[in-house]
Amino acid sequence: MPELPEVETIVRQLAPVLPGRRIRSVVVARPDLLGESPRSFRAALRGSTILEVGRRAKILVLSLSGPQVLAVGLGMTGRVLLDDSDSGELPPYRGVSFTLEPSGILHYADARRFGRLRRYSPSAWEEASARLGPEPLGRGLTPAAFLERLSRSRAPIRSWLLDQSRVAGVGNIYANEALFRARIHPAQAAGALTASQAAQLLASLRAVLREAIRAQGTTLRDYRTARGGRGGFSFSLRVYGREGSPCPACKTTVRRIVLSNRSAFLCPRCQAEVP
DNA sequence: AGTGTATCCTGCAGGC
DNA sequence: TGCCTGCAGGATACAC
Repeated sequence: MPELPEVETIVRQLAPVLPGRRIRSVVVARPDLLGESPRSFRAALRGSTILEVGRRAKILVLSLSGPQVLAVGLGMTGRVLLDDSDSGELPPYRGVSFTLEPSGILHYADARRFGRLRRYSPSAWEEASARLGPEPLGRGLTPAAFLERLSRSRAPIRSWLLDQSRVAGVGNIYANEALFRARIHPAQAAGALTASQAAQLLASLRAVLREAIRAQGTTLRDYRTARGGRGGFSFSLRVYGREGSPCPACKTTVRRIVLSNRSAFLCPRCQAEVP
């Protein structure tokens, strides 16, 4: 999906322009995107004002008057698109649209419809958010705290990174890219990482996430920014999706393996497996 | 605790 | 060209 950098890009585009706007009407074209009936969804959101646009993990968080919270998880193919000129043009696979006052239409579109738009009370959202792990770019996640979390698990490190309750916002692209940069094999047990490997992994993870945010995310096929643009980080991927290509560091052929039923990409030379 | 499998969906690339 | 299979940025539930 849209992982942390992709959602962060959307938030940075919307946060300067949405607060203060009011939701005049809501169209639900795809009810299965909601966690409730379209009727109650519309009734609860109509007339409310957007106070703040933020992000938690891979989730776009709209704080609304009421107060209530609208949490948008984009699944694999979700798009959040702002039609700021009121063209009225509908994006492909439009699922839900919010007509705003004084202007603008905010669309949620999703080809595969794995995404969800969920409403929460502020306290219920706090509880849901508390079930997620720390933000990888947050100050609270020190190398020591990261190592401590890792030490409690015997899962392969790539699976560990994808578990949102361990560290929040990392998906398959950036998990693989961070492991390559840190020269750690994806199947290595999380709890077996040395302190130095853990520190290296955290630094690599932060670097790759920051670089991807700077590039406005990674567009492989579906991801778009809130203004319909593509993310440029696809050109900077070193191993993800590059099976059969030479490793950018040593020219060894990049390999694809399957871990927990999902692809992992690695350079077998740079990321030597530890038994 | 962790894995494999299935599920929710659609689109697309590649093989034949 | 057309059909079929496998695969895809995610999350969750289940059995083992």
